[in-house]
Amino acid sequence: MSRSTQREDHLKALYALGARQEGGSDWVSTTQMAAHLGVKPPSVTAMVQVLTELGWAEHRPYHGARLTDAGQKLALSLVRKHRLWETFLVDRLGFDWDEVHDIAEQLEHVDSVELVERLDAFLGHPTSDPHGDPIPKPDGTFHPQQETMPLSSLIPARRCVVAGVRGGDDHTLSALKLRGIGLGSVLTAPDIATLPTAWLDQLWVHPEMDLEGQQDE
Amino acid sequence: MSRSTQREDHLKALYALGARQEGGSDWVSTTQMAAHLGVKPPSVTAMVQVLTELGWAEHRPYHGARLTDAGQKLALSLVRKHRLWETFLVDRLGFDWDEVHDIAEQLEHVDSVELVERLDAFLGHPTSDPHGDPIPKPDGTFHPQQETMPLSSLIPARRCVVAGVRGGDDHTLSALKLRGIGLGSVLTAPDIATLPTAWLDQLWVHPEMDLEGQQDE
DNA sequence: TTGAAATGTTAGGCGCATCTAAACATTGCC
DNA sequence: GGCAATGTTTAGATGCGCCTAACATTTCAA
Repeated sequence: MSRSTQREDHLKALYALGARQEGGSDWVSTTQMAAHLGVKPPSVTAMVQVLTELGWAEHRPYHGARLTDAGQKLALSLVRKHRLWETFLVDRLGFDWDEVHDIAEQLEHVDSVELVERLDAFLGHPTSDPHGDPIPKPDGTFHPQQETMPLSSLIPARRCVVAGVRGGDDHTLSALKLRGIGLGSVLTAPDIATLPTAWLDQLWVHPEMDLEGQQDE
Repeated sequence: MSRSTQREDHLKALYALGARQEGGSDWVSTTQMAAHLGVKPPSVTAMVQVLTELGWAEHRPYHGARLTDAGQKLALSLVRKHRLWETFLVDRLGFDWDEVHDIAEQLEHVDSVELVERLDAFLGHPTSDPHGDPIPKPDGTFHPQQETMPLSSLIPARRCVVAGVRGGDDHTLSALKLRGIGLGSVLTAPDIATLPTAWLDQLWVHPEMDLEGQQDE
C-alpha cells in the first residue's frame, strides 16, 4: 500500500475514538489510539505529530489529540469508503456481515474518488451499511436515520428490531450469527433474556414502536 | 498497503517482461524491470534477491532474473486478480476501458482468496478482461481463447474484429476510444488504412474468418 | 585480442514507520 | 504540598525500499 495508509489509519482511529466520547470530539490519548491500532504509544505520538503538521489534527502534549475540521472531513470520507465496500461485499458478493471488516479495511485505502462515487451509485446510494451504521454522504453529513439505541437502554426489555452492532469484534459478530441474529432480526423479551449481558451494549435496536405496523402480519 | 506490495509488483514485472520474449520465459534484465516499474536498477537487484530467497525467482548476476514455478504461479494469481477487477470496473461500474488500469493496480493487492473467488462468480466467471486479455483460472491455466493476432500481421488489411489492446498506454487507449474503437469493434480495410501505423502492433484482432457468420446480418 | 562503452551489482546513506528503554509530566492520594 | 503511580514523550536503534556513486562484468568493435 501507499505510504499514507498509516496516516489514514491513525486518522480513522482518532475519529472512531473521538466520536465515541460524548460531547462531540474530545481529546483522545495516544495510549488509547495505540491500543486501538495495535502499535505502541510512541509510534502514535510520532504519527500524530505528522498529522498535526498536515493540519489534520491538533495535539496537546500529555493530554491527547483530536481532529481538526479538515481531518474530520477526511476521516468521514474514509468511513464512507469503508461502509460502502462493506455493503458491496455483503449485498453483492454474498459475504456474511461478520466476514467483511478486514477486507473492507484494505479496500478503503484504494485511492479514487471516481471509484467511490460509482460504487455508491452501483449500490443504489445506500444510507447504512450491513452493520447498521450510517454511511456518510460525500459532503460528510449523514442521512437522517431511524431512531436507534443500545439494547441495554431498553430495560425492561421490550420487543425491538436489530439495527446494528457497534464496537463488536468479529467474535461477537460470529456468535450473533450463530444465534440467527442479524440486521432486521426481531427480538422479543424472552429472546433478550437469553442474551449474554455483555452484548446488550453492542446491540443497537429500533425500539418497539417502529414495529407496530408489522405486528399485524 | 501491506509491505509486500513491492514484492508483488516486481513479481508481476518479471512475469510481464518474461512472457513477452518468445520461447517461454527468458531471463529479464534488472534494467528492463527498473524501467517498467519506475525505479532504479539497484532497487530491482535488491528486490530480486529477496524474491530469490523466497523461492519465487532465480537470479543469474549480470544476466538477468526469471520466475521459478512457484513465482509464476503467484504472478498468475496477481494477473487474475487484476483482470477480474478490471472486468468489474468496466462491466459493473461503467468505467471506460482506458480508465481502469490504475485502480485495478491498487485493488489487485487486496489480500483475500475468498474475495477473488466471489468476485469471479459475481462476474459470471469471465474468460477475458475488457482489454481482451485472457483471465487465468485459479490454478494458473488459461481458458482456451479464440485465435488472435496483431493487426500488423494482417497486412494486406482484411476485415477483422478487435480482440484487445496489448502494450498500449492510457494515451493510446483514449485515442482509440475517441475513434469509437473498442473491444468487438469491426474494422474494415478502409478503416485500417486510416490508423496510425504505430497502433498496428498494439491492436490485436480476430481475423476475418470468425466474422463470416456475422456478415449475413 | 583487447579495451572502451554499455550494462549490472555492491556500498553507503536517507526517509519512513516502527520498536525499546529511559526521561519526563500529570494526577491523585496521604 | 510532596511523592508515588500512571501515562506520555524523547532518544536511539531497526527493517524496508529507495537513491547515488563507485565498482565489476559483459559486449562489441577496432
